[in-house]
Amino acid sequence: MAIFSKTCEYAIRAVFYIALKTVAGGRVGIKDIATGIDSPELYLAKILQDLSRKGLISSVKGPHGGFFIEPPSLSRPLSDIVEAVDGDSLFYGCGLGLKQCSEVNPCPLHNEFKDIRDRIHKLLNTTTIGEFNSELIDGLLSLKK
Amino acid sequence: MAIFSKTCEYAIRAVFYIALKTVAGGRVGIKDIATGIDSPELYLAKILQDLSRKGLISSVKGPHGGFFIEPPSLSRPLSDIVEAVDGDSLFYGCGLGLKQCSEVNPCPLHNEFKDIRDRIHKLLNTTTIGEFNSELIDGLLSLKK
DNA sequence: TTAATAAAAGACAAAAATATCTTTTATTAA
DNA sequence: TTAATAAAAGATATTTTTGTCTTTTATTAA
Ligand code: FES
Ligand code: FES
Repeated sequence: MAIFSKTCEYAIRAVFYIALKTVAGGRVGIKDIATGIDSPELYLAKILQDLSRKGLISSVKGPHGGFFIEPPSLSRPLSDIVEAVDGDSLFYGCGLGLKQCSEVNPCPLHNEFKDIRDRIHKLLNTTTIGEFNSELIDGLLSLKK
Repeated sequence: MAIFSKTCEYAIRAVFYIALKTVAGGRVGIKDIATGIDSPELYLAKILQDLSRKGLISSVKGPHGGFFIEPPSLSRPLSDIVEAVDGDSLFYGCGLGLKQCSEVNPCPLHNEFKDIRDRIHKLLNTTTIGEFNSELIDGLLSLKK
């Protein structure tokens, strides 16, 4: 098991890719994105439709259409994507699956797990969609399998 | 998405429960365990069969039979359970799902994620199956939903 | 206005995870 | 040795996740 669902992994990588192409000027088609992040095109299309409905990314149909990200969204945190796709159990849920994480009725891992969970939350809260654009352009970071 | 699969959550809670009952003296039946950790009995049976085959827990059939844990296994780390059930991608895999986590071709989250991942690994490596027995007996910790 | 383009939407399919049911095997106690 | 007990094993079912295919809608350029 990975930390994120496959859907969420695709979503994050795709949003990074769209951000990159947006600042490089212009819109980017689903085929281009799917190739750029090594994901199944039609599945990714569904994911992006969802993110689009939720306002995280934007799109226009027709010739020269495609996906892009509004400038303000470039500074939204990754946690917005994760929450939209995987929900918030990673941020607030009990590591051992108890109905709810609680200080008064904690599971054995509660104290240690809480710290780790908060750390994950903090990482995703303080990392923005647009912040890796230059490293991605320079090829210092990868979005491909 | 939670950190562990449901199967793994059940597995960990069940192993804690069996450890508890083992030190309290004796074997514990699947019905008792399922009730004790709030899990579907027959599904849990499958999980425990697997853990038993892998040597993490033991069992005997027949009257007064049930599950128990060999004393040496009480000091095995939780990571053994997690690895047996969910594999090791949580410990070594790329957070964004790249084929493999790499220093030379890292994903955008690599540096931060690596630390978190190592922290999870360390927690599970240094936490043993038997170490919560007294708190569980005292009711300070919970295994029930 | 028409043809081409590209995303949206809806239906469907395959695979994996989760859960249940039934039969078999091992063990114990009477 | 027999009957009762309890886990193991095997088969099946359900749900969720992941993935694909087809049709529709919006947009643009000619
Ligand atoms: S109760 Fe399990 S993490 Fe808080
Ligand atoms: S490359 Fe993604 S976590 Fe290391």
